[in-house]
Amino acid sequence: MTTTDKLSLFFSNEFPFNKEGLEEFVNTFVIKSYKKGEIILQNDTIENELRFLDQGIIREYYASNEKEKNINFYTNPTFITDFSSFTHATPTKKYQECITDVDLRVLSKEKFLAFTNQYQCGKLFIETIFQRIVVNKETEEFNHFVNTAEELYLDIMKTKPDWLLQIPQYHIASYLGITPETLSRIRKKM
Amino acid sequence: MTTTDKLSLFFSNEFPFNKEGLEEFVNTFVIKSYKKGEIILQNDTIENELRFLDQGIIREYYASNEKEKNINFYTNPTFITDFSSFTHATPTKKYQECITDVDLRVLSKEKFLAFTNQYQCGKLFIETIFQRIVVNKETEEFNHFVNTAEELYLDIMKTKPDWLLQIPQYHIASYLGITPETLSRIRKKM
DNA sequence: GTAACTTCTTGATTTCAATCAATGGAAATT
DNA sequence: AATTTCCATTGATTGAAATCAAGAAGTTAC
Repeated sequence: MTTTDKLSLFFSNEFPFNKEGLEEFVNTFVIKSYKKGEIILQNDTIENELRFLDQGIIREYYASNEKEKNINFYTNPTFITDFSSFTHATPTKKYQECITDVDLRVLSKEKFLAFTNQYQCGKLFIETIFQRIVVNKETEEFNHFVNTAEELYLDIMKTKPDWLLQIPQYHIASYLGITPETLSRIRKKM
Repeated sequence: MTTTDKLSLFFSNEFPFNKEGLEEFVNTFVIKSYKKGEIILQNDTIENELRFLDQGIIREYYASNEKEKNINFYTNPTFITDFSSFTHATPTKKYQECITDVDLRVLSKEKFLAFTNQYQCGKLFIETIFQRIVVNKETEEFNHFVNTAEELYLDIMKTKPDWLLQIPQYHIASYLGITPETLSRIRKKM
């Protein structure tokens, strides 16, 4: 395993900390593989590991008595941890399901805490993550306010075309807050 | 000005840091007063002060071509700063308007940064704030998914009764994502 | 290669909230 | 006190999306 794998690349692109301890950190992650359809995060459980998406597609959703609502899709290498649950040890409200076969790279909370105790950049990572989550959430919230379902779909076509190639339309529809039928009709008149 | 004012109380209740530097910090805030109806935060501007609500009620909302959507109401002493805008110096997407006459206690970013340079708890404050925002946003998001407008209204009655005493119903309706007419009908059949 | 299942599309119908419109009452202004 | 403005309610109508239903096209499994 070299320092050019996706996890290292992610850090050098997204969190260009000084390298102190980083290689050791990255190499402590272990690989977990999942089959299409598997649930990898369950409502009401507590995140006890950092989880990094190495390969595959994941949908993140809320579910409550028969109903579901997709809130995000992960198609690229990134952390998919529920950081609220992870850092506060509170039960998550989300589910995550593999839309394709998936490889994760996983690090136990215990090992992560050992790392943060030793190296400053571990704490900095968590701080930065939370700030980014806030920015993303507010951007999403605002987008859903200004745009209609049709405009949101056009925006996905522009900014996240990979979603449309690999994710079933009924999942996109749920993400947009409409039924598959209305999404089909929106697409028809475009 | 004593250490028992609302801002000090807020910190001792919500952020019980060690007291080092805190009194000096709190006393650096200056009072700003606003009249009912005044806009105190404008879309596309950058937060350059910390703003603490001392007295009065504020509504926070998005606005875009004639349309508005309320996203929160502040009725109690708390920070009303857009912390994303404040810490990243990015333009805010929100508006804030005084629903009543309002007193704020305000600290310039410059002075706040001087404080954080000197005292550890300044940084800790910002970190904690961001984590709390994430928790709140996710809770809100989940609530809006599981509950109907009627259930959300019942929840407001239970958990935020002060809202219903002091905030016009059409503002509550906007917060719930419905029209004043449908809120009126919901209330009728309760 | 056929069967079974999944996903998307299309049409017909229903339903719930928005819109339009009017009224009454409360609050604010003079 | 009278006038005006604002706000909540109620009724009638409209409209957009959900639901219901069926079929086509594509995929997967045997």
